[in-house]
Amino acid sequence: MILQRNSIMNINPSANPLPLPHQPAWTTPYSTCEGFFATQWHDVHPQYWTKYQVWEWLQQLVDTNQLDASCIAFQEFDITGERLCSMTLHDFTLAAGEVGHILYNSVHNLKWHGNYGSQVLQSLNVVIKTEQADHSSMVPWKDSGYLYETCYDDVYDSKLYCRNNLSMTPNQYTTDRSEGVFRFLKSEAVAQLWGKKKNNSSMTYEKLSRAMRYYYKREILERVDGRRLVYKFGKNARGWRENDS
DNA sequence: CTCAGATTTCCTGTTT
DNA sequence: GAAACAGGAAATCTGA
Repeated sequence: MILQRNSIMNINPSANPLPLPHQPAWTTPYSTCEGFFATQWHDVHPQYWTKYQVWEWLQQLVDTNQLDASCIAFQEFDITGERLCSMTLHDFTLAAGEVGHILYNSVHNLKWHGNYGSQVLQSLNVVIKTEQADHSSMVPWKDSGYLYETCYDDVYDSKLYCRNNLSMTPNQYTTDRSEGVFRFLKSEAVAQLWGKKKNNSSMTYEKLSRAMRYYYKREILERVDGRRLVYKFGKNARGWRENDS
């Protein structure tokens, strides 16, 4: 298993394939002009969120509330904030099952009671804990990550494969992500994607994780102790940084 | 074909 | 108890 790029995976069967090979390594599917680097979702009224900011919001909501990601149809949230704000409780329930009301309430609170930039956790319906109230003590993997449903294409870039099926850390984008920390949200789904790439339908997360553990010795990955499904690229990993060519 | 390295498979035991 | 983690051992794959 070598983490490298050369091909592409379409993360959403209903969407256009991601625009590689013109896209630089590990870039967001949404350009900076859409606000990815300029502003974070909690600084903007949800009506004006980009698709990426919708994802950021969803990721953090899942993490902070420890929602069951497996019941959320993430492709249903490949939408802008305008569309998100127009969704009814019924829409959310269809898209996210029993956690739909949590998503709905979050959007509702942000729409009507949002105090962008300061009251984020309250608007997320978070049960406030010391760790969450104190951003300075937030551990990197805790915040959020990219959340996608499993979907396939014939070929895919393993860098994008990782990016789109692992969790990176948008809220601390410039620190943790730049350090190569990532987390699996759906371990078995990632394993199935890996098996798909290797034409091995019997791949499991147990096997995938064994291969990944061999990477520790080669320093392609570094251990991240005490954090389940969290990995970090090591000094011998190539091609995962934004500015890698 | 051979070989070495990478990956997969299976396993036991431990940790969360 | 389930899921994840750790790592040994052997089998299998792959490319030079």
